[in-house]
Amino acid sequence: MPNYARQIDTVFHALGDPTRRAVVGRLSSGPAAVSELAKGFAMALPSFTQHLGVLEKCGLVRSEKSGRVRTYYLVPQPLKAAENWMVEQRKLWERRLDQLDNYLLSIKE
Amino acid sequence: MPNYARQIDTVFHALGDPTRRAVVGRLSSGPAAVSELAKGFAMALPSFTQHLGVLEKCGLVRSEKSGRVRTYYLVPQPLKAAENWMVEQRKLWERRLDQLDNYLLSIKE
DNA sequence: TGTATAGTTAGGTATATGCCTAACTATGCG
DNA sequence: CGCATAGTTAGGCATATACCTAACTATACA
Repeated sequence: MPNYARQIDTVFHALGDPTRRAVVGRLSSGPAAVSELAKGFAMALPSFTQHLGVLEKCGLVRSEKSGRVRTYYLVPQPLKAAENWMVEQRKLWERRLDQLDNYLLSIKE
Repeated sequence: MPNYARQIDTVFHALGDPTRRAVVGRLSSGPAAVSELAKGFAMALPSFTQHLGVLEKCGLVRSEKSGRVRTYYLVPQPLKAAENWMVEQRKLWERRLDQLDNYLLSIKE
């Protein structure tokens, strides 16, 4: 399997969890610190930071630590790559339906 | 968590596996039977059908059995829903960057 | 220097996942 | 009928995941 495909795997896997999808949603509107992100999740902090680790490992986010505050921010490229994969599938599917339509039209004559 | 969000979870989870993503890719260009789909995967059939089960459970595919052949086909709606989620995130992110650009421009004056 | 705050590390548990083999059922067909 | 084919069911195993608590380190700040 090529590398970009492996990245897409890990991205989809990361997004397949409600906590992590919510974090991505939050980061879409701007960077935030760990404790700020953790607010609103009924989860122990170590569990939460594990999710952040998953997101960072797959490249969807990055973080920088300044003092004792670690700030996370979104990296759009992996999200875009996954989106592209989906768009590609849809194109194929739509083309197929067009073909089917044409076929159905042709036998109607 | 609303229901549509739970569906998106399971869809992303399903797509986070290379075998299953390949199956979706295959089905994008038309329906196929189990054994046809299983070709090219170095995996025992029960393991493979388990993947099909995951895809079917999250709504990405459906199947019908005629005689002893079960044929799978793609259901585009869940894929589209997941795609929409991503597009939405990207929009937010892009708007944020626009805001940032405007801000940077404004302080430049 | 002492205390609060932000996050990390270590270690544990329950459940889910991805795979397997063996054995089964159901259909097609000569 | 008898045999091949298509898929299903049962059960097992190793690893990964998602959570936890307790204890730690590092920074801020009075």
